[in-house]
Amino acid sequence: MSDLLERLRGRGWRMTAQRRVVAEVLDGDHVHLTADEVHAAAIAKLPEISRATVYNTLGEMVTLGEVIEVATDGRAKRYDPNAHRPHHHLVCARCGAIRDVHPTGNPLADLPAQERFGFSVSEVEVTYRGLCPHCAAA
Amino acid sequence: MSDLLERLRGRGWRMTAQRRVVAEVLDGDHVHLTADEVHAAAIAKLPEISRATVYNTLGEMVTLGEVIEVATDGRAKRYDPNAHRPHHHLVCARCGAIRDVHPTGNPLADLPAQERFGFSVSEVEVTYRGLCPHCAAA
DNA sequence: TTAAGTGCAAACAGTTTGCATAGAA
DNA sequence: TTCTATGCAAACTGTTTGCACTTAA
Repeated sequence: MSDLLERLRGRGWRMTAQRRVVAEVLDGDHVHLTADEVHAAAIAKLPEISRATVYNTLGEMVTLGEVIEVATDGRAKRYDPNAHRPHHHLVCARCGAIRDVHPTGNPLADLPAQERFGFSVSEVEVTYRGLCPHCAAA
Repeated sequence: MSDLLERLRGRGWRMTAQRRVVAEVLDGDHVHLTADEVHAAAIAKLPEISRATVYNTLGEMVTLGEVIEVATDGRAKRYDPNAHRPHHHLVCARCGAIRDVHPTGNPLADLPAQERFGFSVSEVEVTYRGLCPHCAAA
């Protein structure tokens, strides 16, 4: 637990009440909050934290490579603290729920050389779309 | 050529000068323009076309399923007219160039049942990231 | 002590919407 | 003729930035 916070500390990142709260809010598995949701949750622990600080802090965590930005097509970006275990996303087309899933093979292998258009490919991002059990039942 | 326009006509879509121009601008392979780029190109052919109309028209094409919205993490959404041949995207991490690539197997098969969290998965979206030949050389 | 982080508010980009007018069918 | 699409401008959402103040190290 609070793995994200540990990682940030370990990198000698200057720690403040605001940064600690953002890291705590964002930590965990299957966490994919928007900046605004992070802000709302952070306010519960530290009422005077500002939106700008939340945005700045999230941006820095992304730059540090400790948090991943997930563009889910919806309006706002989501932030995923699970940056060190490679994984893909399973998204509910109706309610937007997201779960982390782990690749079985090496998806890079699925792109044959003649399909690479001369690119040097280093990363693959996979999003599975469907209905979550709850929405499928409704 | 002008395949998109044909498809839209074939669906009995009410045709106007503006809609035709948007369809013409967006048509082709490896086309992934932002709404603003579509607007700029449309203005060259029809100076009085408004931004709102371009946004509305693109939105309708997406609803009709004739155009795909691509969220490339950058700021603005991109629009892809190649809606009927399933394909994935190869994105240059530096300049944002996008190419269409075609899947080799059935990527849905890569997600074992125990990883589905009860979702009924119907679609997969794959984005390969790397450097295009031009950026790799620079 | 001092460089770095914070809050505020204002600026910004991308997108959507309300309403009167124009135009396709 | 009639119903839908258009243009304009204003509203909106998500995000970034400039600047004076505060604070961790």
